[in-house]
Amino acid sequence: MTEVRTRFAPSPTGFMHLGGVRTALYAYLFAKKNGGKFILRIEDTDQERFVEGATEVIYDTLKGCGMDWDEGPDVGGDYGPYVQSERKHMYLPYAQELVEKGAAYYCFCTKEELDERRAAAEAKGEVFKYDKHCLNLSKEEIQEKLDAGTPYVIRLNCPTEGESAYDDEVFGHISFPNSDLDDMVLIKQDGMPTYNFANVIDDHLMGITHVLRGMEYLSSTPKYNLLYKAFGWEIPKYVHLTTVMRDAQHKLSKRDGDAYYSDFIEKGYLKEALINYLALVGWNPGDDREFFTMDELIDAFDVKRLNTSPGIFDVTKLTWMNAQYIAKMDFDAYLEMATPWFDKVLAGKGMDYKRLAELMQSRTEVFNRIPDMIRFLAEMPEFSDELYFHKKMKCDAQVAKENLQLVLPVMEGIEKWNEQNIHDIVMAAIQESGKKNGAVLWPLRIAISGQANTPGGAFEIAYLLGKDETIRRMKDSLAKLG
RNA sequence: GGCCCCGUGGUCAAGCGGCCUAAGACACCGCCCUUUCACGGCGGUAACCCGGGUUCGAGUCCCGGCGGGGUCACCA
Repeated sequence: MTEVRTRFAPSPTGFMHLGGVRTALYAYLFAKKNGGKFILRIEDTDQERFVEGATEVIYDTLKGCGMDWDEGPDVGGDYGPYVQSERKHMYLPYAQELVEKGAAYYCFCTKEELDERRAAAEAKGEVFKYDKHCLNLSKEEIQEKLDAGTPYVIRLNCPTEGESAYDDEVFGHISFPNSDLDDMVLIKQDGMPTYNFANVIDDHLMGITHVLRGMEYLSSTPKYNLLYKAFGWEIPKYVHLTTVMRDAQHKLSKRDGDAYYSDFIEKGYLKEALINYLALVGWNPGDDREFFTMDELIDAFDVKRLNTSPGIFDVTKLTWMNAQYIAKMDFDAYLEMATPWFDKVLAGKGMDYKRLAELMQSRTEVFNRIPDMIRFLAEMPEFSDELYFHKKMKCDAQVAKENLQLVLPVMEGIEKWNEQNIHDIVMAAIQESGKKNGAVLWPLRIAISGQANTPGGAFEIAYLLGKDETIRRMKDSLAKLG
């Protein structure tokens, strides 16, 4: 059996679309699962869209996620170059070979003529298809035009009758009427190959055995196969992947600002969580497992379990999964990642970040939500007395006032301001007063945090705030209660 | 519009003719734990697009309709 070789062939646009990351992931998983090679090829033939540093974005994303390629522009390989712009000169001879074989032909129709005819067809509500006009040119006529330097393109001569069919690894048997096939351009007027042509040549030359790509290629695949057949090359296996959607009607798009890998990383999603979640949109292991390391994914991956219906990218579920990953992170790693987010609102406050991180880790869903969660530590928020009301804690503004007056002197008397002391001393005072824990602790927490939900209880918050700030806030809140 | 693909709860998704009075996860709701929230535990609401077949029996097979997506470039 020949070695399995898959490839990921992105255009360097400067951004990695999540759909692309998933395609790369599946291609990587498939290759590794089968002990094969994963190849990276940069398709940068579109010089107009060239973006500085764009290939680095691709490298960084793939590497960051743990998808190491066996062959590629930077690591080399036996089938290079792996950058399409460096392969420019390779394609024309192949197209000429096809012309000699009668599978392709020169076409001298100008773009203007074609546009006109296309417009006319559309006006009549018809689908425009090239009419093979130049196929009928005699050898002499062709040579004459060639000699005269008339601009030309090379087109594939597609059959017009019968049907083309192939078996996709995920969609199964797919057939198309040949009458729908248009004689696609292989070589453009500038001598450069079209994307589709270059793709076939490159894939063959690089020994790609399995082509994993988006399902938008489902209907152009018959033309690809025609090329392989004309050359007498072996047709690779096709694994067409469903589209990742934003909702039932729309693909994930850059316009919505949530289509790129980097968007999520910047917000504070962990790449492991992103990869894990992405793997599950359109694929499942066949059992109830949901959490996978890259190695586990490789082990579990099976093309047979790829879905045929498109999946919606559910940020809510991704967020849940991200929170799970964060909760299981190594504490020091969490502290390091969280620190810049703590700094956004607490820089220079001398806050105990370690303790804060301990309290925050199990509550962090996405890192960018941290500032809003801890802003109250930097500045006392405005709040209404109604916050003191809590039925279960048997508390309201009046009770709050009484109980705050009770604990204020107790807290002022605490010498060593650490959590244990605050806890022990305040609890003892509550015990002595005969009051309910909740009736005292609930208003205490409100009085020093100004909000109903906080990452931690009254003692933790009081400790983080420090004695001076805690007392100051208690007095202010008490004053407000009149 | 032609052609192609797809159609199980709000979302992901199991199901491959009887084990389905349809799993699991997210979300949502309730309860428990708890000085709040979160975590955790327990429970609940919620689906086979519609219509015809085939069959003793259909979510599962076939046909049609409807709905959604894709594709019809000298773009990649």
